[in-house]
Amino acid sequence: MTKKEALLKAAEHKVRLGGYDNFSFRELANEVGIKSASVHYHFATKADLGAELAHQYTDSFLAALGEPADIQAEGKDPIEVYTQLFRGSLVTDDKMCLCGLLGAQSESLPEKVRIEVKRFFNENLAWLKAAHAANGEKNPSHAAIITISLLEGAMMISKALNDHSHFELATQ
Amino acid sequence: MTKKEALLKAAEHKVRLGGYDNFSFRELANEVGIKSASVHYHFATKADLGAELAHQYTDSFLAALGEPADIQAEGKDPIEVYTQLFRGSLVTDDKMCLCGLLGAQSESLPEKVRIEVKRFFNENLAWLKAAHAANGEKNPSHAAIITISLLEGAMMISKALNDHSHFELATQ
DNA sequence: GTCTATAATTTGATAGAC
DNA sequence: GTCTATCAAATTATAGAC
Repeated sequence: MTKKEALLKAAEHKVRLGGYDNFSFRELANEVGIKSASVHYHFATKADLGAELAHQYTDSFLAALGEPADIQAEGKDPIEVYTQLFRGSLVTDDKMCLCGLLGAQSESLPEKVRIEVKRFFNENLAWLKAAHAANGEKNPSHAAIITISLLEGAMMISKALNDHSHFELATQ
Repeated sequence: MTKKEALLKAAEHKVRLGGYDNFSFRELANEVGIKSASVHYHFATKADLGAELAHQYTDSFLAALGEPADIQAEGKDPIEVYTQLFRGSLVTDDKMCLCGLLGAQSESLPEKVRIEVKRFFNENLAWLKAAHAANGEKNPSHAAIITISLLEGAMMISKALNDHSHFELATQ
């Protein structure tokens, strides 16, 4: 893992616990074993780091999903696969969705970060729309917004109450 | 409005836009017309201010709701009333739910703030459970977590995408 | 209740050496 | 790529006068 990758990983950890203000260049540098000033070699500003973090998070998330059509071809329900990816995020990492947290504080973010958060949700809504359409839903757009709202909301409440059973109940 | 009330109002505004780290004693003081040091007369620490803010927010929210039984006695659906209260929060104020934002960053909050955020969701789940039970739902606990997850999630995504129509679609 | 003054710390960022 | 050194600004908080 390169230093840059390690910095992004450390930042993701912190942001998913407490949001954009929950990391500093000094903290990331300490965890990676360099000095705060050296972080600026990899990312000119904090906003640049935040934007790249959200961008890569979105790409990784979409890559882990795969294509709805391919999932269906394997005889699985794409919506079930999508739900399981969220569940893994909450259960394995015990952390919020990065963009769920950043989306909530969207108005206070630097614009380039906000743009990447928007991209996450637009891409996810498009994926879910295609998945619900493939499932034969009459109104796939409607089903898509309900699916992602329910998952993000249940995740947030599970973190707030420190009890994952709320996520399980909401998605059962 | 007392100075203390004005400070809480200013803090609520800022927290609902960007979370717990999105206000400082200096900013609040400026908006209210006093000095930063004077804020400490009203609130010993920032955590005390945050906890009192979340506590009063919860009380106001529950007071605005009323009792499910009373709402039903007026011939209205309590879940519809609950949804409208959320909608007003998003449309009138154009802001996230205070505890939705704080809940997402729960892990990084001072404990006394986290406790108040937990109280918000426990009280809301209890209210929704009673409301769904009054509506004759077979599984009111299940319906309660789904209702609040959907509303908080749809609110977050509407803010992230800066488009309230997502909330409308999710709640229609 | 509010003020001035100030302490102690953290923050994002830059300049320039190696 | 990473370092030292440094900066300007912001932050929470306290002491003590009025």
